[in-house]
Amino acid sequence: MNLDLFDTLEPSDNRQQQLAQDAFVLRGFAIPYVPELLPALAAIQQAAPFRHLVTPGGLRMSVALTNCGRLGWTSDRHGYRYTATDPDSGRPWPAMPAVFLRLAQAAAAQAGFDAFMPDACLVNRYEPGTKLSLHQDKDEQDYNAPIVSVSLGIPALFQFGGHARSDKTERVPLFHGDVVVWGGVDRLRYHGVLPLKEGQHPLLGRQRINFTFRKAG
DNA sequence: AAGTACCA
DNA sequence: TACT
Repeated sequence: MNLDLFDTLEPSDNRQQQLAQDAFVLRGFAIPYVPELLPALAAIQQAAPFRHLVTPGGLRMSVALTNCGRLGWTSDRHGYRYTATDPDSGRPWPAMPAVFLRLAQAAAAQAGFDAFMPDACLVNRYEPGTKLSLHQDKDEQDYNAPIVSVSLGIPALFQFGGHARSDKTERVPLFHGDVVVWGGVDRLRYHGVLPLKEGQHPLLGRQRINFTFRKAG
């Protein structure tokens, strides 16, 4: 018997879970959108393929990413920033599909953030073994808008920490269709994703796809 | 430093 | 904690 946290957890019937004052997990919230999300994702990655970026420290990120929307998050040796064009192609990032915007706005409203107007959607692709170290989202122009994070595919353990990197983190399992929304007093909390466990998802195979919606500009 | 190595 |  070798039961870890995942083995003991199922996609929850609790539709909404409060993580902190202004942070919520909306269980299965994205499920009704999935039939439209996946074809839209296929078009995005055709126009702007997933790629591995390098951090300002010069190290390769294990997670592969692309973007849609007016602005896209990128990183290189010189730092993190949002750009209007894909550095790999020189073309604008693919437009944000209407279904992406609808989902992001509905999730934000459900968590109490009205009139969310994201102009950036970072698309992260996790394969088993990949991770995203604890970090803050602080490359955006204003911190009033929340962050909306959509999970698809195989499950992950999300870490939600405090305002200092060394603060204790809460581990939250995220399953296909779950949406996490944080803003307000929790907007700058550290967060990350632990190394992905092996898995297979009926629609997405051996990967987890995450959409992170932000107001960057 | 959105990353890793190393230590206690 | 240190650090390219």
